[in-house]
Amino acid sequence: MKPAQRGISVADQKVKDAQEFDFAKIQEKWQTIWEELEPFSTSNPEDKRPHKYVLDMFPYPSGDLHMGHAEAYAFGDIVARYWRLQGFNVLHPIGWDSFGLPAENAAIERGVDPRKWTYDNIAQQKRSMKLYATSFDWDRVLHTSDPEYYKWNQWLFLKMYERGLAYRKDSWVNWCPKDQTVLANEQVEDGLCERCGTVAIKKKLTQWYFKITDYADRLLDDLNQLEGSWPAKVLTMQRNWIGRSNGADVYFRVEGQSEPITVFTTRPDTLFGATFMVVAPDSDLAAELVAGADSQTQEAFARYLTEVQKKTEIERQDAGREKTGVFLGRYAINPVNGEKVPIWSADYVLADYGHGAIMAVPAHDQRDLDFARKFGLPIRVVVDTTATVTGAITVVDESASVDFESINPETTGIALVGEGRMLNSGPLDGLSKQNAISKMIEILEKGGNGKAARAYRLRDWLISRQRYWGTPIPIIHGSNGELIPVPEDQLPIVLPESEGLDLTPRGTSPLGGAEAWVNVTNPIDGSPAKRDPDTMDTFVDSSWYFLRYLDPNDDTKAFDPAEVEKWAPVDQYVGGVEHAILHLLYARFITKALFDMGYLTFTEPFSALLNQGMVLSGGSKMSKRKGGVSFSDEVRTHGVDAIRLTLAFAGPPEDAINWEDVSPAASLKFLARAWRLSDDVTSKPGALWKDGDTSLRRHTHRFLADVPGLAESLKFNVVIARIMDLVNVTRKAIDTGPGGADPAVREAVEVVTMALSMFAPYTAEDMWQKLGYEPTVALASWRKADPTLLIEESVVCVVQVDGKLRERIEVSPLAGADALEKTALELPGVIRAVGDRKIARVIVKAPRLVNVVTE
RNA sequence: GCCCCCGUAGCCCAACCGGCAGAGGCAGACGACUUAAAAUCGUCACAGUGAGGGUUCAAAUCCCUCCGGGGGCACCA
Repeated sequence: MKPAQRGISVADQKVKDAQEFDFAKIQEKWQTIWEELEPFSTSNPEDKRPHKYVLDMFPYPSGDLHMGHAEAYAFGDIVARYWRLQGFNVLHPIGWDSFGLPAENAAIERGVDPRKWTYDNIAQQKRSMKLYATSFDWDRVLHTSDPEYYKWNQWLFLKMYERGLAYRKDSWVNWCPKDQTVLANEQVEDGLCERCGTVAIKKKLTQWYFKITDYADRLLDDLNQLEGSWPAKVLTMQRNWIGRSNGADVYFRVEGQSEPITVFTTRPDTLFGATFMVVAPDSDLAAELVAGADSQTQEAFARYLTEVQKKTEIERQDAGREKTGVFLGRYAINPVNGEKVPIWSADYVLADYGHGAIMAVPAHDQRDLDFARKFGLPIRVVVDTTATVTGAITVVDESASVDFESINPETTGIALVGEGRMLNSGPLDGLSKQNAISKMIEILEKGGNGKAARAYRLRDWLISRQRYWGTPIPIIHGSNGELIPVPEDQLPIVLPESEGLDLTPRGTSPLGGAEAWVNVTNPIDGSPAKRDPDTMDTFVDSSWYFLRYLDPNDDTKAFDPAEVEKWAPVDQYVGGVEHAILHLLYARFITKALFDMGYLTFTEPFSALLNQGMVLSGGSKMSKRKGGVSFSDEVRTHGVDAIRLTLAFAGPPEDAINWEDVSPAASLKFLARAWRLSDDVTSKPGALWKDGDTSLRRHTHRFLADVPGLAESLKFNVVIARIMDLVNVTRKAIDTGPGGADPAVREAVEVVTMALSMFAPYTAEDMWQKLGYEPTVALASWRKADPTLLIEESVVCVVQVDGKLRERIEVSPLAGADALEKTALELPGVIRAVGDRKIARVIVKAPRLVNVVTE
């Protein structure tokens, strides 16, 4: 609190303000009333209103809410309140994504029980949300860390396991040395653990995976359905992440071995230019091949493999780095020309993409060229990129004869990756790239040497975590290593108490140390067995939570088909762009899997998505720590409504907000100004609007007609601008127009109040009451615009000569084109501007514009 | 390196299917009220749309090139 500049006058002022618009008092008053009324409950089965499902991404309960939450929840709440005004029964639930590392780390650092830490934070956030006037249905709250919730996580796991979508494999995984747990591919950003920023390393471990790659095509293709309803950016990111490439698989026989090697290539047209082969050093294939080589080669390979495995993901991904590799002493046979090509192993080939092996075409691939030049391997050009080819075999342009030596990859070091005419390629000679690809696939398929194929960047979703605070995996390991799913009727497998457990990250799950918990009997034969000690990635929890809200208290099933039919999919989803891939991809995947299992009738969970922009202060994310303003401070000084209004008014919702650019004080001032209008309405409810001032009514009804379109296209900033405009016009009508007793003034103020209730619920409730209505304005009905009031009395018609503005005339909105043209041509300004030039034509867009075009 | 989005008053932002560049706000100037100030009410000013070219009767809007900002992908065959 700032010290009073001039003691007495400031104190006086405070008293005066308090009598006028005291937001704190209004907040307190309405919170109590809302608690009693529960206006946002959706549990009445008799409710006949149509449905909407508006969902905010649920928060992780670390500490109190911050400005980022405030922004997202403001937008979700505006949408929910908008649809309620439009007569919909709106499901707008909230819950907590309450499993996860921070709770566990707090436990380790401060000795707090993760449960207590989590649920205390939830209680705090819940209080803040209620103060923040979010219109959530508080009867549907869920916490993913409740056994009542994670029981169904375990159920989901079992369903995935039944369908072969959950499986274990021994593989190289991303490992965070700090958190001492594995990470999914999606959780490694630029080689760093996305949670703590530690450099991730690779470990070979047996882990549980969800087979998301089975859904790669559908996850990619169904994005087309979301075009226009999801941010283009998110669609692009998901497409990139899935990374589908079309090409071919080619089978290479290996000398002295019966099993052929399969390689994936996007350029089967260049097969005649393949002069060596490369396999990933950390692949099984490399190990098999080198096993058949001499001991010197084996030693060299072993040394190389060790070296490669020491590298972090960051080092490996450095594209500029020098190529390394070893010859494996083995040869493969190129199936189209019978040539013997040496097999090398190098770490620029990845074990888990395609088949972990490539055909190297150094003349036409930069990576292969770099490798060939370093190790002296042959380079053969098979595409003449100086020639242009169109159609099947027609060479169109050979005149652009560039001197071949000037572009020879062997000397320039630049691979010829462009289009061109095939050469040195037998049956492909003369063809264009596209035709050569098709032809080669045909040849391969005919000869049984390959087939058209696709490869994906997407990898299966690693879901095991070696941590305590998560959902136990419902699998029992028998003494012979057999995997036994826990019978459904034994769910949930409840997490043991953390007391007495060592939660310190040690690379294996702390649950392994809970003797009484982990040791069980084999449900099949009663022999001693152990529970799987790992817990699930918390993204499993959030991959289906939107279904659990439909009936969060049902302990007989995860979700009810009838409720799903009624509410789902989500009509509007709101959340941060940081989940563009992770959560949104997983939720889409699980939705499709549940669809295939027959539990759902739709394949996309979120029909529309809004990513709110970030709230920045001083160029970085707003946080109290950095000495900036905090959410709770801002709420204290300006009130909830002013903060909500400020966030929504700042600009388009997806744009970032610089706190320095906005003014919560101005928002508060505006709210007081709007609020004062309701004091100046002196007519009673039920006043006959049609007797009111027509000019003001035109404004009001134009507003009623325009706002729904603006709100539905999420242009909240424009909606607020329009409310401000209507407030200004109404103020003028009261002070210098027809006066506060005019029914049109009451009509306008009622409309302002309704519209304002989306953004500033407290202020709007208070206005509604002052207007003589019972609570709550949140359940009021949006009025339909009267079409007769939407027609202006007169409009301004612009008259141009050759595109230049010459005259403006007032005309009837119904004026016809011919009449307008005639009038326009007689205007002095037009006659002057035309002069003695001839009129070529006259363009009329009645009733707004006439353009006289001269020759 | 490749791909996507965005550049409009001093600032944040509007502008429908191409049709008068301005809805709203911040900051500013002036006026009314006041002994004065705050609050309130009112009035006003400010850009030709990042630059250049093209299409069109007409371009902030469509196309091309460049500049500036933001984001995504990048040893994925």
